[in-house]
Amino acid sequence: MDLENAKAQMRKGVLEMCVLAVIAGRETYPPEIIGKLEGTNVLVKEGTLYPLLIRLKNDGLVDYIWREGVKGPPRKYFTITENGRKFLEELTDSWKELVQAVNQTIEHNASTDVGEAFSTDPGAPRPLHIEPLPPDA
Amino acid sequence: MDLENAKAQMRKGVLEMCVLAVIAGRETYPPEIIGKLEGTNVLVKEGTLYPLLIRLKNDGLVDYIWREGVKGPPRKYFTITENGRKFLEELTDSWKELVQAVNQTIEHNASTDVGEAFSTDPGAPRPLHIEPLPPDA
DNA sequence: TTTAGTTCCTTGTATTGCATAATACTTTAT
DNA sequence: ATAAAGTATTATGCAATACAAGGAACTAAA
Repeated sequence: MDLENAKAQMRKGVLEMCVLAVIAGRETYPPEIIGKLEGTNVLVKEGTLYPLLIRLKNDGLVDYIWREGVKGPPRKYFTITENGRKFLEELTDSWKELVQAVNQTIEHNASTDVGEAFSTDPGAPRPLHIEPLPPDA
Repeated sequence: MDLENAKAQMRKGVLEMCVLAVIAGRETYPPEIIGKLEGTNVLVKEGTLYPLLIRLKNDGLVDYIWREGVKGPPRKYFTITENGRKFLEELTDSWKELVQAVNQTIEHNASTDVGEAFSTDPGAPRPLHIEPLPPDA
């Protein structure tokens, strides 16, 4: 079963927003971003994050400067831009709409109300003859 | 800017779950599925839905039978299987976890607390020298 | 019966974005 | 010098939907 795959697919669409949100919180650099997201159960790999950051940079949503740390090689510290903030707001709005829509779908259809399929719900399609055509066609 | 694109990307990961949820609600056929999802602001095209249904069928998560309607050509009515229900439960659990994680990320980083970047938060990385290396390197 | 129109289903190509994995570069420690 | 750790980069491949066009079954009207 590919539940893991499905979870990964769900993550995909929101990764950009999450990364942008983390950067919006305060200036930060890639390994720290990965750590923060891991903390909230959203896993990202380096090879996923760097290309994403480059895209955000090219779109003018984030910016970066090099800084030396107390240890190790210099780091690319990312900050969010004006446009980045605006875009993040739009993203989160869309996100909340989607969450609402999906929850509505899930909960509205959660029950096993099979009995109603052919009785109530006038607007529903009315299968007349009950049996199949050539099941192989 | 590609906000529409971003929204589409978000939809991608949850489409499978939504379609499964609709079918779980009661036996239904493709155009009706599209209508229901449109009703909750989740847009799907035929060319997207049919391949998805085939995949679900091949994975044993849904099944279908042909039925004649009062008008028009016969329809493929889809039902959810035992495995489909189990899988849907796992999907919704993952979905709820993801929503929680994302909301946490968004809200925790929502404020513009730039001032704290170099003062509080002891666990945070400490940029020591303030200025960049070769900004072009 | 032929034509047009609806409804439903199918298929192929393109695009997008992440996963995986390997690699290079910079500093620090031994 | 050499090894080790931390940081950044790149290449290849896969999964899933968007888009667009078309085909098949039925109905109704001329």
